[in-house]
Amino acid sequence: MSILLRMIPYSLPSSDFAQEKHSLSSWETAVIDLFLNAATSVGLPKSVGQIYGLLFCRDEPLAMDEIMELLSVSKGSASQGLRSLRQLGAVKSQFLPGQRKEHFVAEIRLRKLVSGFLKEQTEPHLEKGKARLNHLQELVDATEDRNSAERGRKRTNVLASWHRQVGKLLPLVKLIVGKTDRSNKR
Amino acid sequence: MSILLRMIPYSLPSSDFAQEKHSLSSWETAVIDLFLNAATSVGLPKSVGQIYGLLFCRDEPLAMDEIMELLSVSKGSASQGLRSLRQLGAVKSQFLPGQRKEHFVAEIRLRKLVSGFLKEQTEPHLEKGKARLNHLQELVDATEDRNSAERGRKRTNVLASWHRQVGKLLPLVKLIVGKTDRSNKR
DNA sequence: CATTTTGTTCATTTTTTCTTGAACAAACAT
DNA sequence: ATGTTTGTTCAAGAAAAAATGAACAAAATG
Repeated sequence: MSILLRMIPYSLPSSDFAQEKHSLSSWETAVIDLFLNAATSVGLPKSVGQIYGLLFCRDEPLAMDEIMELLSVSKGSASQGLRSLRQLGAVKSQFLPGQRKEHFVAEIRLRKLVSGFLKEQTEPHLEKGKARLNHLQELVDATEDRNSAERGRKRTNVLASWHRQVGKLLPLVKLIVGKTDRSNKR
Repeated sequence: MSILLRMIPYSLPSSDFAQEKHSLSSWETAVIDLFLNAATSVGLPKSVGQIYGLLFCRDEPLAMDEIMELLSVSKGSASQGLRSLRQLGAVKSQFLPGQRKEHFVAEIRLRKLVSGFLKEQTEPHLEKGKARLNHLQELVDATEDRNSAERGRKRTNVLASWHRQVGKLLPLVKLIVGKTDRSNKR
């Protein structure tokens, strides 16, 4: 078996000879650009959007060097971008038999994408928010001026209420997107 | 009446003599910093967060020059920041009798803040998304390669489905935040 | 174990975004 | 009208964020 595998050169992939592995079709370019915009609009670097967009277009898993070439991005961007995407749960790496390189595919279930994004990007903020509220409480309790302290108490209460409401909202968002997501069975 | 008003110097406000109009208490600084962080985390400039934070702390409407001084930000930042906040529905200007300058107060109903943010920051993206989907459809229809075209069709469908789902989600978010927002009667 | 392949890290450069302040405009007052 | 107050705009500078690529590490190969 190892002999057999060794006989297949890496540069001549067996079955997908007609596959456009080294160029993007025009609709793919458009999709990549769409994700580029979507990414920056939610505060992610554009390379992250591009990489996801490319993988979203393709059926076959891609290796990092293919991504670099197709998108003309640097090694560093590709590596870091893929790391971010993995953390968000937006790409998975898939092992191809006989291939050394790691290959990547896009997660296309909206529910997974949304919940990954929320978990990575907003839950940490909520956590820090809780800490900040406590700190705030202390500062208010330590204020001399009675009027200011009273005002501070009111505002702290408002913030605490907001915090609770947003905390309740996030699980609901996941739930709702999940409910209507037809593709959430593997 | 004009005589009466002219007799009250601007620099000596009548009732609020003990008010710390020209300095921030420590809890206020903390709140401002909290909003600074919140703002940047949703992609708004930090000055916008600071300005909102300051107004959030105060009961009395503030004029632009007071904001500039308390936060040590430039005229330009103050002006543009207030414009953004107005567009988001996060501050309202309030006219004070006998005062020339425009004064500002913060909107503190979460429902209003969220819906303003969604309307200004995400609805436009959804709109553009619709246009992009149409463009994409054309590109796919124009692709020669049958395999690529077929793949393009599948992906376009996925994107269309996502678009629908997010479209349904946004109104629900507003609704949910509204439902539980105790402060949404004026 | 020397070599090649693959992937990560991080200092530097590039790009993008934000802030500043001076020039301008509009409204008001005298 | 003339000067003053108030607010906006925008070119230039400052700051922040992202991309690059060379140096490094880790793993597999022969």
